[in-house]
Amino acid sequence: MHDKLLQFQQYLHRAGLKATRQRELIARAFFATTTHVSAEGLYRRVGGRHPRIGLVTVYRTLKLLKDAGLAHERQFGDGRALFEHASSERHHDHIICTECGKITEFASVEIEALQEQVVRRLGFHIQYHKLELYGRCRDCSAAAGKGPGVHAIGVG
Amino acid sequence: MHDKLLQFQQYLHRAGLKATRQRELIARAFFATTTHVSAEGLYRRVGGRHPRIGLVTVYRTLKLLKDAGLAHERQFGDGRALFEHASSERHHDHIICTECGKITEFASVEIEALQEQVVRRLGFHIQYHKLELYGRCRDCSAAAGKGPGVHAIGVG
DNA sequence: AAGAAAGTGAAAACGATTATCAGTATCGAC
DNA sequence: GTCGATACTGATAATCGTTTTCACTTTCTT
Repeated sequence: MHDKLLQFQQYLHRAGLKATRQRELIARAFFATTTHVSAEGLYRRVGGRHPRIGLVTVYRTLKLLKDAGLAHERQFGDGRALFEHASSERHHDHIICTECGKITEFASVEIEALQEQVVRRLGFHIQYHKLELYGRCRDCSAAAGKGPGVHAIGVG
Repeated sequence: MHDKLLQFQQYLHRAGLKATRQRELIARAFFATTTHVSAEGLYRRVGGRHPRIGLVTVYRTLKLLKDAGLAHERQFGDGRALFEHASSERHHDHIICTECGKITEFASVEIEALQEQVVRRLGFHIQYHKLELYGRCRDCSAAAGKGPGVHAIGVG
């Protein structure tokens, strides 16, 4: 975790940017997260400890973290971006629970291989992809899945 | 195509809503599209013929078309929604060209089967999914793919 | 034809994100 | 350490796509 902070600071230095107190606090807060955070969410986390940091600075720092290769930005169709650590983990996709919103990561070599096939067949040269599965997680299935078929779940 | 218009009007009637001139024009324009349209795009198509229709009404009518089961709304991560016919076509996914923006549809039973497996393994009960592949289409590959490795393509 | 109820468009409101700008902090040079 | 160029900050305003509000108009049932 201090590794990453150091990497970030090295990146800033390399790019001729400054290592400010705000950036450090925001980066720390980001590296301390375990799941996906929105800018707003990170803002709240930081704000709790240090009320003087503005949401704008959080956005700017998240952009820097992306530039530094330490964060990935994800769009899950709900209109706001979520950020996750880029670090060591390799490519993965996501399963999102339509009830509790929990996001689970997974990777499947087979799926990716098939994608490659399909894409090649259509003459495309693939650059990246985005696979999102939506459904009820185990907990939510157990809690709500007893009654008669519930189809309208609220997430379009 | 008149089928669909009829279906839409029947839906409106069933729901106690009114079949207005604007709705008919917008629905016609929508059914006349062959690819994915944005609200703005549909607005422009309609506006060309009938300047009195507001963008707001287009949004409202698109929502009705969704409610009627005649349109699907898609989010491709660029911040705006694209709409496609829901009609006969069954489930499919999309390949988006990162250069020209062209959207190609495809379906793969194998990929979906694998998805099911993965999801089940993780205790999820799948409801729907979203798979988007991004890359250069044949035309754009041919046009631009000659030089040295180009990695920064502009679509984050 | 009449009226209740829904529909319309303009403009304002929205939520997430980005740009502007005046004041502030950082950091390399000395 | 101090100085100063330069980047950074935060408040506010602007943007963009979309939705709400509201006064007025249309539809549709009787």
